[in-house]
Amino acid sequence: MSTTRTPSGPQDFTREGGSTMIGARLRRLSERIDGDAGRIYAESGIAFEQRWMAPMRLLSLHGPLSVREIAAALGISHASVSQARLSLHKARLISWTTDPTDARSRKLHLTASGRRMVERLAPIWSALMAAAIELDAEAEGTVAALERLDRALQRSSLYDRASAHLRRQTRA
Amino acid sequence: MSTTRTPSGPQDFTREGGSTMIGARLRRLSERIDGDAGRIYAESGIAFEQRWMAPMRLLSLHGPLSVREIAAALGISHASVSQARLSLHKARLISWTTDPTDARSRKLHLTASGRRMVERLAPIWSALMAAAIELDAEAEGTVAALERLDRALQRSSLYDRASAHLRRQTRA
DNA sequence: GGTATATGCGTAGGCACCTACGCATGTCAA
DNA sequence: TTGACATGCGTAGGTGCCTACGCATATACC
Repeated sequence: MSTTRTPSGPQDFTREGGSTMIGARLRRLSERIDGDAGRIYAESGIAFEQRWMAPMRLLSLHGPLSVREIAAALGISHASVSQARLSLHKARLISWTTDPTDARSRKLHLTASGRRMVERLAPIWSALMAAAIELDAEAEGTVAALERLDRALQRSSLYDRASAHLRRQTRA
Repeated sequence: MSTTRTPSGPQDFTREGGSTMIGARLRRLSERIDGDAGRIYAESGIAFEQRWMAPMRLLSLHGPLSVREIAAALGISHASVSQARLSLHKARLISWTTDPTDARSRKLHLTASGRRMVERLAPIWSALMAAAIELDAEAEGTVAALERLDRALQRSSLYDRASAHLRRQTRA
């Protein structure tokens, strides 16, 4: 490090800045974890996108499911599921049929190849699960902390909170 | 919700899947927080990218700084800083000079317009900071939990942990 | 039956980062 | 001085989501 090193240090600076501090750290940790998982697949010689894991697991346990159902189960937007659907289809891991009760809806299911992939990935997923549990324990409750954050945001979003503070400032 | 609702429920499913469970939640929370912050700027009629906040604050406190120094201070890649630099420049918020002691390096600084923007945004940043602190308290230690996770990952990455579990499986 | 509203989901563009690669410059050792 | 290695950073492509928009279909109500 050069002599022009910031006085507060790299970690200390991310401690400042409010929402950036939380949002940025969340994102960076997420990128790190996604990257690590991706490396496990790559090392095993398997062309696999990390974002495929949750929908594939869900379909193997509970399929067939519609885009909306998958989105709801995973807590993500239907648009994300729709986009993942295309890449999963291209990889021949899923296919779909039109829902006979609703022409707007499609029921996604694993292909035979998709089911084989799920079986092939079972040891890797099991290892990733074990690693995550170990990590959670070592970090003393990451998942619980994220749930508490989630609930706090549901009670009142960062937007609502910041808006309230801004109004208070305006009035002071 | 339709009758084909997954038996384990949306929140329950993200509880499964190991690294996905942590990585995906981190990302989603990060998106939510970034989105909320973006809304505050937009509502104030200010065209501002959330990713500009940290570098601009840093430059206002400690500038001028090189791409590498900013990256180190913020804990992100130089490539990210380099990319943000272009958009910040386009918005006339920063400019740079070549470092006289190292021809490869450029020293970024806020423009006059950038300094005015920092002043203009001070109340918003202050509100976002207050909101984040409130959120952290209400969620009972988000930042502390993220730090513990960060340290746990530094001790041993998810990749290393999962690899070890895979080797254990292979031997069992 | 007709109209207004709700719902499912595809598509486009965007976000804030990442890694990989490569060029230019700086440093160090022989 | 020269060659090997390190460092700064630009560029490209990619990640896994997001929101906005819009079309088609379903539902509710009069």
